[in-house]
Amino acid sequence: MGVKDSKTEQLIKDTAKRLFLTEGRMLATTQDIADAAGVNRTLLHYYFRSRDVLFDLVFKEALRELRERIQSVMLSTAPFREKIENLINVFFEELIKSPYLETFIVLQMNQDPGKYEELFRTLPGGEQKMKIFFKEIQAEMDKGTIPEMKPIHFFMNFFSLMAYPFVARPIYEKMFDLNDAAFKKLVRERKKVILLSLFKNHEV
Amino acid sequence: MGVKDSKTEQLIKDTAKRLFLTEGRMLATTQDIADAAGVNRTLLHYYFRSRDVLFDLVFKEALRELRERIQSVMLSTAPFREKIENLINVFFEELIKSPYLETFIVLQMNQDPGKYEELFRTLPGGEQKMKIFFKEIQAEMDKGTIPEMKPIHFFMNFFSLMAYPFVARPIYEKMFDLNDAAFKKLVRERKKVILLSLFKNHEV
DNA sequence: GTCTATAGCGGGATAGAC
DNA sequence: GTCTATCCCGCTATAGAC
Repeated sequence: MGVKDSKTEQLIKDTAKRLFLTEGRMLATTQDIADAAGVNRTLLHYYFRSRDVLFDLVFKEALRELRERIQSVMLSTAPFREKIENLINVFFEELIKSPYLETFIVLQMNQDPGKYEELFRTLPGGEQKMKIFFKEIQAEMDKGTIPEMKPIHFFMNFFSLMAYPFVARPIYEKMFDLNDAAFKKLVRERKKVILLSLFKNHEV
Repeated sequence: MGVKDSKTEQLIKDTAKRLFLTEGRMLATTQDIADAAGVNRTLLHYYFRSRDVLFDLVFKEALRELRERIQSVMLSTAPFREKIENLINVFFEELIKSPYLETFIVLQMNQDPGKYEELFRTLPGGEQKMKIFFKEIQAEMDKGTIPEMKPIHFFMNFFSLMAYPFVARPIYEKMFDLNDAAFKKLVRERKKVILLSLFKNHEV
């Protein structure tokens, strides 16, 4: 493969990524993608064999990146509260880059939960890592900085507070008559709000 | 229309509802629905003209019911904390009946935000009603029972904590190796957890 | 590596017999 | 009101020329 080849291949992949993850056009056809990339539709098949393969590729790549960034923060040695702040920053950063990634994940997993299970199933050694994070959560409860609950509930709370506004974005936009700028402003504010809501010490 | 007619019509609608909302088969074809109902596929067109019409009918009905139940609690005269408890109960009751309703809403709104806007846009007089609820939230902050934030953030927090676990269900099931019973148990526990997380007085 | 042409299928929808 | 037969379209995918 020469330089020119891989350039076209990359162009198609990037375009697909943009349509799927940034613009939320999850049902974009091969023709849509080819048009947006300005190439002949057959090239999509030439490089990726089928729409499914391209689709999975984009999805898995984005998901792997998000997971790795989150995991690396989750397993860092930072103090608990700082770790939570870092997780919020990473999550929001990724979700602002790919506003539809979260919706995309939810959709895919609901459509065919078996297909991507290896992406979520605890990795070798991962279970141990999750336990370490859960132990940290428990330690915070013992210190009294967060309310008493099973660590898994704290975990669910955390991700619910971060992720839901992104998947429910169009609903909130209608409900409260928000434009793009207003929504983004809310999202920025939420970084503090989430901290405020997770910790018992209600000061920021 | 005789009795027999409307019986078939109802059967098709109920089956579609079951596939779409209970089993999460949101991409079920007209053939799938007809097969599941045990009727000829043409009857679906006979009664509902097109798949789209049937689809919208099911979606709008379910959504209207959920919205009405939530609104009636939200605007009741119950004390704030009791009102929140009632909202949690109503929401969970509906979501356990139709586990995919929330995912369905999110998906539809992301797919085509304009199509269903009248279902979310503030109704005539609705804006006023929302303002009343927001005033109640503000009053609670003044009393010091919930942390200080814009009411809209409290609102988002509340619905995030309730709704996200339902849309992310397949993810959590993989991630923590949960079976159906284990997930349902977690959801039941969350009623208390959500209360615990919303209010400053961290006792239940 | 890129194009044109075409095959093939799955799905929605309708006509018309019963 | 219910069925069979058929049409039509959009989309994926591939063969084969350049």
